[in-house]
Amino acid sequence: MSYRVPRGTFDILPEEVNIWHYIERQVQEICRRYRYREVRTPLFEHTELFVRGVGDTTDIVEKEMYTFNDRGDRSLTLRPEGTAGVVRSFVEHKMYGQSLPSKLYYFGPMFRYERPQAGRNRQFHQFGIEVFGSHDPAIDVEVIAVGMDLFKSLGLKEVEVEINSVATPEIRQNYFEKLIEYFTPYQEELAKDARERLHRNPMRILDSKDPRTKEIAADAPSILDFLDEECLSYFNQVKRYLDLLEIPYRVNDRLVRGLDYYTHTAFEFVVDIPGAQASTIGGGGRYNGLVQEIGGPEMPGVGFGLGIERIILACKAQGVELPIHDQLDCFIVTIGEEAKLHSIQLLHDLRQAGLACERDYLDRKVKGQMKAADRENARFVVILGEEELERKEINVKSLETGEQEQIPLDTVVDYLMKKTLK
RNA sequence: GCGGCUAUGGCGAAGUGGUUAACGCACCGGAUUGUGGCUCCGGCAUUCGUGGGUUCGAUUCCCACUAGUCGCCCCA
Repeated sequence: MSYRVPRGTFDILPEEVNIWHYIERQVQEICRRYRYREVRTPLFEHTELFVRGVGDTTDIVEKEMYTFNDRGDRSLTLRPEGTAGVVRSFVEHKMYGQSLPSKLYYFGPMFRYERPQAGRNRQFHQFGIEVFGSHDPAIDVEVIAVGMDLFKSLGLKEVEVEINSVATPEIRQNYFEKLIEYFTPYQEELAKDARERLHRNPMRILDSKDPRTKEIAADAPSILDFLDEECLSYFNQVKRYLDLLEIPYRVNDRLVRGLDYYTHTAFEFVVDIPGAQASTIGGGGRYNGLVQEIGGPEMPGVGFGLGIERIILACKAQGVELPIHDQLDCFIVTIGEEAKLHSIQLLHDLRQAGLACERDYLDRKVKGQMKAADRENARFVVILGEEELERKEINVKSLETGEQEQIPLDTVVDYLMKKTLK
């Protein structure tokens, strides 16, 4: 075997694809009910879009982007997340001039150069939604509700919502300074990685695993104590609406997301996935400055991105059975050349009638054909040989019950339609 | 980007410094000639991730690379 998929990528094989189709259908149905419309943007964009949109100090931009120059010497990047491209599209097509709020969704592959692990790949898939043009905290809650509805429709249980307010860039900056002030006296006692994070992202120290660092962090100031009146009131309304919808949540004042553009609401969907470290299956929040940053008008936004692979992992871990339909209604077994000739027409007629049908293409003997039918899980086998052709009859056998009956050849389509309830 | 573990047929998995690399599943064929799922029989890796080294000789020892996996960082 000389060729393999590139590291961190994988084929979704036919058996798996059923699961993907099912999830995609649920996504479409939920978005229909909530009135989100799909937008399909390119898999790559100008590098600058992500640098500006995601933030040039984020890990994504600093070390995870698939960036290349095309033959025209333009710097392009495979999209590492969905929001920047959707915002670009929203601005480019001046959708802010249409009726607001503008509610969009996307579904597709994203690319990040990282060490692969369970639930983490270099090409992975996200379903995301974005709402532009509303400051109403009720829309933040609607966004969260869409996510919870998807999990519910898939039968995924025990998904927790963690929520926080990351306020505004000004307040956050002030808070970061206070955090640095708080931690600096303990600098020598902090774990090595925590010390390194002190100036880069002090909030990260808060969830360190080092025991001593934990002790120190326990009394660190909370961002929630720094919220101004407007931020606090906004946050309280979001919580109140979540209560109204009876969506359980946990306030996590240490929740900070990896992208720079968030303001006010930040949230994550978390579920325990045994065997995988990655327990976050989705995250999102409000980004009031992003549209302007990308060159549009002052326009608020809120949205989320969900990791499909992680959702599938979680479903499997919980033993959730996702329904698939690849039923084979009928397999045609033939004996002899004349019967084979006849079966070509019969096969076509059955398929035209809407039945899923198959026959042998490997010149197998009767027994081999029966085995093939059984292996493919056929509900019925019709057997056509010289004797049947002479009598203008055909044998129909149910592989489920083993019962077999002879019926007139020209009634077989109707007969099977009735038997399979098609 | 850093550290640990692993790498044998389509899949799972045993094994040894040296004549023919177990076994299970799957697959193919057969068990008096036109009928599946059970049973029985037969077939199915000139080869043990790739490259190099040690050795008279390596799939088994060493090194590098690649890939997988787990942990860290970070995230979906």
